[in-house]
Amino acid sequence: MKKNRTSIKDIAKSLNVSVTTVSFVLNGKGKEKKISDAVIKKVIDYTDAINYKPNRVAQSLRTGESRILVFMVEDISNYFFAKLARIIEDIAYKKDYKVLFCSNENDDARSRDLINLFYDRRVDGFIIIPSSGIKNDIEQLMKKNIPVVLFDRYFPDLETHYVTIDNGRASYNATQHLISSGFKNIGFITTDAQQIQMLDRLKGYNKAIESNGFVSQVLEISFTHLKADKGKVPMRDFFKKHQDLDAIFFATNYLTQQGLEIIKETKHIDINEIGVVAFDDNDFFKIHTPSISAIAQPLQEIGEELMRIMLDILKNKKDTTTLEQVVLSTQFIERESSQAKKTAPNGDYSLSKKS
Amino acid sequence: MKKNRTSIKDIAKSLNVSVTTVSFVLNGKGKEKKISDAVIKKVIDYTDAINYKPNRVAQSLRTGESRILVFMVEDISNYFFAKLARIIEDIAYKKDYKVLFCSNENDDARSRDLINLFYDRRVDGFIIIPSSGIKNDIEQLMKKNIPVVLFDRYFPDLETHYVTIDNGRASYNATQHLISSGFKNIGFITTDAQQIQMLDRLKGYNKAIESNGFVSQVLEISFTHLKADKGKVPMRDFFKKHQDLDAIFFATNYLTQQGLEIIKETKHIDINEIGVVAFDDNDFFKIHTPSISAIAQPLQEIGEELMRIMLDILKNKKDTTTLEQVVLSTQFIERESSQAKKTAPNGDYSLSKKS
DNA sequence: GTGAAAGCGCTAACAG
DNA sequence: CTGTTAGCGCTTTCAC
Repeated sequence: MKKNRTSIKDIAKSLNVSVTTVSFVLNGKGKEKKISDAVIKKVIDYTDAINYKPNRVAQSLRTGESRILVFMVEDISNYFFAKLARIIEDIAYKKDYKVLFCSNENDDARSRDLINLFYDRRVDGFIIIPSSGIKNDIEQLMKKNIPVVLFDRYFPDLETHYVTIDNGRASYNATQHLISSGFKNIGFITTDAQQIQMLDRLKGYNKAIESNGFVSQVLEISFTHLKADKGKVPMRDFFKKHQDLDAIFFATNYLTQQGLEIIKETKHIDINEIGVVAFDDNDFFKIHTPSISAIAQPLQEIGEELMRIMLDILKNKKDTTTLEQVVLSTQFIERESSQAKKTAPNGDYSLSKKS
Repeated sequence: MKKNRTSIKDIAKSLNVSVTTVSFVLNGKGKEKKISDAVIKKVIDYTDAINYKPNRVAQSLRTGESRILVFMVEDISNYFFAKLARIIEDIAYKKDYKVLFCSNENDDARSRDLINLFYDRRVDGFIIIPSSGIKNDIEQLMKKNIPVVLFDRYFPDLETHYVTIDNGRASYNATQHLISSGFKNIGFITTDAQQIQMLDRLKGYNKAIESNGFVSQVLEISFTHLKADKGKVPMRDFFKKHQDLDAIFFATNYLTQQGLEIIKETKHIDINEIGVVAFDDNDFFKIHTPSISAIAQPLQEIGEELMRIMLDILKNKKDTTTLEQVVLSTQFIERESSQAKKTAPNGDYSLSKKS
């Protein structure tokens, strides 16, 4: 970029002091270094006047700090991640950190590339939603003493800082809620990703189903399908095969969206008759007809916790900070889609009339 | 960060060559500088073996290039911007550029802060959706010879590169479409922002309304309201005051969302009877009941054009590149909400029965 | 109280 | 063909 921006040397020259003096003053170490008030004032006034800004790149090179954090998610255009990105961005900027967002598409190779790339840039820390195969890379980062906080999921056998939610309980409660609304044949639609958060959600569902003596009906859509935007194919088959389903639980947000699209275009399913619950809330769920019940993650809180932990590690980098593993509670937002329906889907049991 | 990463000097020492040689080879200038194949191979093999990665910060300091671009939008958690961010990210990474995303909240002070901040970091270029009062700052950047491409809106009296869409025509066509579906009392809901894209949309609407001899019914919601999340108040009032409206045209995405929420909760409005058209598409519009007709911006194309122009400027930085001002076409996606309704809202005219 | 100078890791002009 | 060296702009130790 332009060479002609004024440097600390120019300032020193103009002011007839040394660069050291200027540097000390600029870094607020004037008093500490016993620089005279007069000189301090002179420097401050001058730099203010010419609106001098130190070259951050040079600072980074010298100090080894970039004040840049990386926030790596599956897909930044996903509602949930975008909202969270915004929250993290706001907190970071207040603390004079910049945030680089990137999408790993839940792909190991891409995740690895991105991590290396940013490592080369000497970013100060990583907030990562890890794809399943990068445990090793995360471990490497930590060994190199680079702050890492995981989110949404974690590796049970790796000692990392993380923030997550009570997936199992949330899932159990939502299923239980469907059951108490009178639904008996509840399908669970999830992905085949063997990641802790999805497994926990499945467990929660199964627990509720089993403890009520019902039959578990699970569809695991492969990630390969999902990525090729073919997630709808297996879902359509599933709905066709299991016409006796009276409710559906979508395990994550993009599944809900695709599922709702399919339901809308499928003749034998009436969205007003079938029970629906979604993991992850969305602004559009309350506008949907019927409005969609959802498990809402505490976005603000998640963002705050992630940044709190990150800033903490950054501050105490010398000491081994105690491991922070935070599990936050979700909130079930009951809307129309999960309430008891007026007509019994199968006609073979009675329903409490709520809706 | 860690000091113990191997540097180019270490490599030179280990290999008994000079740093220059290593640097040339690493930068692919081996052939050009006539370094022997044997040495080239030796260097490449060694650096591969130890997985050496140059320190990008030092590179930046030296070359004055950061290979970082900034993409500044109103709000990164907004569906439209998030989608676009994703597309730009993908293109940039392929060209070995990183992208910093940030939200300016359509606020001048914040925009200014962000621009300065990134300017200090020597980012290589800016893609900006400008808030209305930062014309000056954009001008400053350009004077400093920093690549800037504007998007979504621009300053008519400032010679900048930009990518935008045919707001006026899109708006005219959508209004015309409502009219040919039999709607006669079409409200237009927009913001009070005096930005070219919003003004053009308003103009398009007015032109269609007037040329059909109808009455223009416009609600301009102040940005102050919108920011305080109070946008719904004036909208509710508007709907109450204008109960004769038979259709509504929302001028931008968050207005649509808020509007749909209000319609859903307002007794005297039946979403199945009123005509609705939205500027900006959303995945949820096709799931909505009724599905919502929308003007879709060509996201992929916009992202590609923005990056094409940016990379172009970056390449030809010495020469004054010719001004690139691209206007892309939108696509009107006709869904249920804008089709003629079975029952005439006012009962005083007949409708063609389409739906 | 202040200044000189080393050096972070890299690039590239210049010298041989 | 390869090596020496001068910076890029900043921080910080050490000396005066």
